[in-house]
Amino acid sequence: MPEAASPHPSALPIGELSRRTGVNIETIRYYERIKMLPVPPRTASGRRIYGPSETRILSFIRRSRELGFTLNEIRALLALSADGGQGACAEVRELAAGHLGAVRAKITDLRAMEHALADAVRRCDAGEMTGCPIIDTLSRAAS
Amino acid sequence: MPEAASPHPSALPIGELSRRTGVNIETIRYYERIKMLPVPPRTASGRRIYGPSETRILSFIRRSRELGFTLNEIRALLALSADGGQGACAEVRELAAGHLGAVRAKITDLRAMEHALADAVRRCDAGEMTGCPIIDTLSRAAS
DNA sequence: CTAAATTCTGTAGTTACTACAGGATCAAGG
DNA sequence: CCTTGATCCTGTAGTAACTACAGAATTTAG
Repeated sequence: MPEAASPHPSALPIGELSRRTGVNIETIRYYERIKMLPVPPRTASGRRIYGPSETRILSFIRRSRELGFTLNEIRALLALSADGGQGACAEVRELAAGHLGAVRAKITDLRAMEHALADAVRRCDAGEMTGCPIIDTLSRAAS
Repeated sequence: MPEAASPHPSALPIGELSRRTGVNIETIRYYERIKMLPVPPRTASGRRIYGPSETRILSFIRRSRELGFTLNEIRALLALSADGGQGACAEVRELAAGHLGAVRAKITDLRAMEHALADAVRRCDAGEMTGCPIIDTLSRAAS
């Protein structure tokens, strides 16, 4: 017998996990430090070994971050998904619905910004040369 | 003659400036530290005294922040508005137009988030009880 | 066997603030 | 004149969510 095959079929080093999930290596270690990820086993030399479960959790975190959840919200979502009980789904729904509201509010804000900016640029293009119209816009008191 | 009137008609202490501009006192001092605001004169006892010019600059900063400009972008805008030359307005226009593009991109992103979240919540309400549909959505790979 | 790639730990930087702690000073009332 | 409460001062440290090293060890490929 030459050497033992890898002890687990789908054991990944941190670089592979990073490639598969699209999460930066430093970020993975950071997530471990702040307990977003479980502490993984290590090789004899101290390197982290990940399995499919970590891949799933990390993908979940990434997707949730893309949808704008904070790490704390994701922590709550993870706890709920681990729980899996009857009430969990309803609670998850509440978190998601609340977040949806926040997203919609942000879109409204950004649209107001969009209009103010577009307006300023338009006035600039129209050649209103009493000073700079954009500077003037920005100098006015807030909404 | 009793006492001299205030040396300048519109000299404000930091608290007044904060009230008028809606910018938090600690933030004003922070802006001074990072050179977003000029170093103001002080009273004999060391308190900052502000005039109308600082009020204008600070309002400008606040409004610009509300429109989503970063402090570095605002620094550029301030330099341009101080310059005031012919080319300045065109440069300001470029900054604003670029920022407008970024805002529009962000709105597009958020709308995608909105749809994904609304969809997840809707599926949850529809009672698709193969696990939690929201958790499932979040577990899927990113767009 | 060597050189390149990967991983490790630990620390510090980023952005834009906010939150103290521990003093000093100011304005008003008694 | 003295006290009380409001305001102000400096300086440091914390927040969110990462990113970017430095310097060492280990693994893998040729």
